Amino acid sequence: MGDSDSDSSGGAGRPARSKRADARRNEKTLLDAAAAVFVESGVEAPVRDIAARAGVGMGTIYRHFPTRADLIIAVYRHQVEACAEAGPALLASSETPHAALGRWIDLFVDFLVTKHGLAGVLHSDEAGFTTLHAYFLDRLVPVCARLLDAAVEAGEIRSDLEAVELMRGVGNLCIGAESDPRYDARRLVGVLIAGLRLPS
Amino acid sequence: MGDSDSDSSGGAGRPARSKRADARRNEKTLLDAAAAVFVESGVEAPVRDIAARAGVGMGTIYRHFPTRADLIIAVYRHQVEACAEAGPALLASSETPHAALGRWIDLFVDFLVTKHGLAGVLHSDEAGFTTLHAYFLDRLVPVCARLLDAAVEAGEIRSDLEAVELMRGVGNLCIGAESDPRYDARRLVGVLIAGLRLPS
DNA sequence: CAACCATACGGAGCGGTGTTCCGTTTAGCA
DNA sequence: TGCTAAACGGAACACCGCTCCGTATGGTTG
Repeated sequence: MGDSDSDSSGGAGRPARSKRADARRNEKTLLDAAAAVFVESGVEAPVRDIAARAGVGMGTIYRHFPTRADLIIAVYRHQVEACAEAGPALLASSETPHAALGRWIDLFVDFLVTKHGLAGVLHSDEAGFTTLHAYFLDRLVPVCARLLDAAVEAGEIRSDLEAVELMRGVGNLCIGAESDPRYDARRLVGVLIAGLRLPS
Repeated sequence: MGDSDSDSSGGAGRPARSKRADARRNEKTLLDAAAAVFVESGVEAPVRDIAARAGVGMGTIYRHFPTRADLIIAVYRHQVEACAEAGPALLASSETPHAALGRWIDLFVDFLVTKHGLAGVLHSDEAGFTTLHAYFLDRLVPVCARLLDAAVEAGEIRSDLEAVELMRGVGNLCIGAESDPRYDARRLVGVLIAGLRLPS
């Protein structure tokens, strides 16, 4: 399932060269084109547009990325990874676990709301997007869970909420945030996180 | 714009009979068929399915309900109306405004999560759904605003959140709730409402 | 009762999108 | 240089929303 890492190692020998040179070039081209189109027209842009932008045919795009989810994952993998890695760091550097949780969620929200339509597509259970959903969950839920646990142990927040549920809720709150200036997802997420606090 | 009330008056003379008998029959048939299909396949079911279920052609359905939004509104109008009317009643009968707000939101959430995909379509800015969005907002936001104001005046909650924003957030939290048993929208909405409270 | 026509109906057809399939091209190797 | 597996391109198919227009019919009028 999608190991489209660009393997841009400067290191020693190439282990098991599998792809042809033009294929790799096209993959890179497609990634760039997709990123550009996603910014311009959102992640739901027609596949044809991306293919056209990259100057390749339909077949090529589908061979490299069988589903749109694979393409989206490949484009944003770095940022998701960065977000995941920021979790432990925040936990270590913040005053309280709840503060760390808040900051980490802010990071996640910032990522989501700046990707046109990504939040909206995240939950969509259309065939293929399950992969996307699963990737985000696999990568980020454990991080969230650690922050959550820490806050629970510190007695700061209620303990009856799973990380999956929280992540899902935050993701949902971000839907449509970029297309409506009257809706401030960040603030609402803030309210949600505040709602986790135990009455002291 | 869509006065599809069934005018089922038992009263005196018929004021300006406008539609042909078969047209009215079809409208009723379509409403029933749509309701049934919505339950079975969600509100995003293909228009053709609804037409087929009702035993009419595509033209007929589009003449009666120019956009899918009109159809959805017509099907759920009664329930939305009931929800809207429950607002003031709850405010009068509950101990505190915040409690009333919570209960009213619960009503709204119950309505949303039992309609397959309705929440998801509510925010969709595809052409036509603006009407749906507008209807829900027009009808429910004022009710929410009154509850919110009352709670603010009572000093129970923060005052920097608009009713539109809250409604939108709650609606978003309900997206996909019906298709995933691991996600309890009601609980998350509860957390959100709890987050409104001022630290006391 | 018959003729008429505005109203309503039905569904073929158009435009757009996702996805597949296969004939053609080409990179990489001997 | 010649060969073959890998990769490419885009035509073609399936599905969906929506429109348009020829046909059928309810209701009214003479």
